[in-house]
Amino acid sequence: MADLRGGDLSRLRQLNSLTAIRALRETGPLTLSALAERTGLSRPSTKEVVDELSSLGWVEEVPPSPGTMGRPARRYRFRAENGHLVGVDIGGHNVRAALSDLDGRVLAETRQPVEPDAPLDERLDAIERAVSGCLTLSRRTPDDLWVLAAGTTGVISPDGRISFSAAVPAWTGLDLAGRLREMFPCEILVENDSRLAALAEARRGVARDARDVVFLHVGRRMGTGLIIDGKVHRGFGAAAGEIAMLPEARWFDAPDHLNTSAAVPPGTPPEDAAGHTLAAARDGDPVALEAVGRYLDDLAVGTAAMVLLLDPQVVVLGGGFSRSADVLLGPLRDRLERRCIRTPEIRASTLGDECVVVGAIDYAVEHVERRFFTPEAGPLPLSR
Amino acid sequence: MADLRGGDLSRLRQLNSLTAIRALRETGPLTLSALAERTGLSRPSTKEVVDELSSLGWVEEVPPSPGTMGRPARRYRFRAENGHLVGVDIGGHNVRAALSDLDGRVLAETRQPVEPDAPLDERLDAIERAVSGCLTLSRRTPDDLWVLAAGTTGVISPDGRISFSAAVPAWTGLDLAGRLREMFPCEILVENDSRLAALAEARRGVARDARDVVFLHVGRRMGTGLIIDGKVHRGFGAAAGEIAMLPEARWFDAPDHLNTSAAVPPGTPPEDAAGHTLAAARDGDPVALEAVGRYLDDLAVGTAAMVLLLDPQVVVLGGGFSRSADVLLGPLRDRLERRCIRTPEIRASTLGDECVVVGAIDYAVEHVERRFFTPEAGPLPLSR
DNA sequence: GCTACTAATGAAGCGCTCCTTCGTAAGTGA
DNA sequence: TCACTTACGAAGGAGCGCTTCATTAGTAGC
Repeated sequence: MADLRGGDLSRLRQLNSLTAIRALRETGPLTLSALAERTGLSRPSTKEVVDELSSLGWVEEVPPSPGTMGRPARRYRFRAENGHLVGVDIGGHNVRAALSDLDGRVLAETRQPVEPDAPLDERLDAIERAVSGCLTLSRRTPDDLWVLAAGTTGVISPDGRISFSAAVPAWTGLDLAGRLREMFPCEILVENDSRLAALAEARRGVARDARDVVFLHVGRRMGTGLIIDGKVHRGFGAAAGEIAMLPEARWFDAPDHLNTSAAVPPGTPPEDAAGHTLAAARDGDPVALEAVGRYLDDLAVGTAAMVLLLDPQVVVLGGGFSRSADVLLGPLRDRLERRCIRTPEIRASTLGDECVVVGAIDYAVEHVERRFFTPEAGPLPLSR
Repeated sequence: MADLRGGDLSRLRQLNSLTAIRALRETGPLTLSALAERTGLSRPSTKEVVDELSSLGWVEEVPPSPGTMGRPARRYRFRAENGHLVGVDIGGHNVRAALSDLDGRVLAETRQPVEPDAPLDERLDAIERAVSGCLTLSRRTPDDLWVLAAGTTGVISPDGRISFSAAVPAWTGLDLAGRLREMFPCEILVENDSRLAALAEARRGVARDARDVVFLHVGRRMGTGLIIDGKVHRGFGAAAGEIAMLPEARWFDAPDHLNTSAAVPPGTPPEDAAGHTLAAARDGDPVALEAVGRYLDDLAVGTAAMVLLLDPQVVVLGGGFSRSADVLLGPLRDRLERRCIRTPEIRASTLGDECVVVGAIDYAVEHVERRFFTPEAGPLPLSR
């Protein structure tokens, strides 16, 4: 349970200030009376809280909404522009970055292509270019940044090192957080990309209503992210979700069914092969359909293990193949129903390629919120 | 995140009272000064809080500890005897019950044998006898009970119905909580037995230090309980942990390797067969060792799936076979090491047969604590 | 047995935060 | 222009925690 320390009067004020901020963030601009009702405080107390937050720059008055009966009420809003966050998706072929305000609203976005086999420094350069691009686009400086959250494949230790990377072996052992800290003078977070995608779906995607979510990255590689009790689940060694490593889960080679099917025209580059099979399956090609069936047979095994073990409310299908969700969703559901006690809803991701960047931003937002609500961790930057 | 309501002065006092109670419960009797330091409050405020709690019967003065310099300080303790809790383990062959105080200290214990194929009412009678026995032994009445927590096999819906029971098909659909409510005039909780065992290990067993725990019930049936982020994980439909249902996890038939091995003397009753194999394996019998090896080969598959997916700090081996943990632990660890990225510690349960009862009590304690710390849920019974 | 020392006690006074109450102000609609 | 509605702002009061200080009840040394 929570803290073990008793509270002062000032602690109470702090609590009430945070409650007010949260209410404003969740509901948008509010009048004093509305805010008072929302927080359960009396009007005069609410006023005092708002005045204090206002003088600190956290809150700002906006014009009253016209056309109401009675004296127009003053309205206040949370100043989300008080700080800025950057999310980065460090992928094999692209580095994506997005800059947002404290509400997680994206203000600028960039993409930097990189060769899959590019050396370390080149990839780090691409990160710097992507982030700098966002800053330029939004006319901000690195000093405006509060938090930079980056997502990439592999097992990432709590201090931001990449302790294991199956996809990019050269990254194993890299102190990614350290390198990013050298680039940008703000707090740095690093997390596994599938976990960030899961977070994005749970915060602003198709799983907003769920507290227990399994995110399935289906694509040329398989990955998973778990949201348990509304929080990203990392595990003791930050290695949670690596079920693809288990041969019996039959995930590792599952994409091969799509890549090597007879529905792929000869000469197709390997990264496009699966897409051809999926497209042919959508058109009813029996050969492709059979390949998709075998793919789903394998996919269902590991997925059923996850569902039986965790009993999530929702399974979200994301990643490259989720563009063909119409071909995959129904048959996958059928296969799960045969194996599970309670089959969860299966939904297709709607965030697409932005999933990881947006998840990184949500991760940074969460980090700021944690700082808000545990002020003993130190003050937040303040621009005013 | 927590509540969205602002706080009153009285809310602050409430918070501080709860902080004081928690400190007393965690550390045992404390002097005012010690309590003040522990809670971060000033001495006078602490005094006032303690006086209030004292008048409510939550706290009591104890004789000062002698032999100290200066004026002897008054000491106070939490009155754990203020309320009583009962934990019940409804198993196939036995119904166990234990009665405890609010700190979870067991004051009385009983066991009622039942035939595995006994009809419903007979089993319910056994429950009543077991709990009444505890009350008699500890000279309490049903009115002293605050919470009764029961554990049994199967999937148990949030309202305390048994929605699925593989072990006792006749129980499927039973409104167990309802039946228990008819017997005893207190709050009733029902939960899956493996989950309660997991909780017991995490609270007072071998996994006290861990926030993420996988509990493996190894015995004639397989079961699991998950502790994630310090809390029991139930899943959306309360069906979490049922990985044994998946054929590919190779758990369902795993015990057969032990039951049907050539190391079992002919004519052994089926419930003793596995024990013979395990005992023979401990003595170095190669036939038995091979059977145990095949058992562990199967066990390791599902376990590896859980470990890869959740990356727990500890895996606890409990249930009937865990008496032979010395034969199982090492070889299981070896098999997991071959499959997992990070192999967690594997520990044998030390709570033995009491695991589920004690877990039920811990579950009831948690429930009371939740009520403590969310007083808006309603007042707790008070004896004084 | 007396005195010095130690540490806790209890009462008094202060400041902060929230509450309720009331008269006043600034709009809309007839 | 007037009645009505709704919000504003100031005043007075209560509760809670803090600091301060004289007092009290023990132990240790002579």
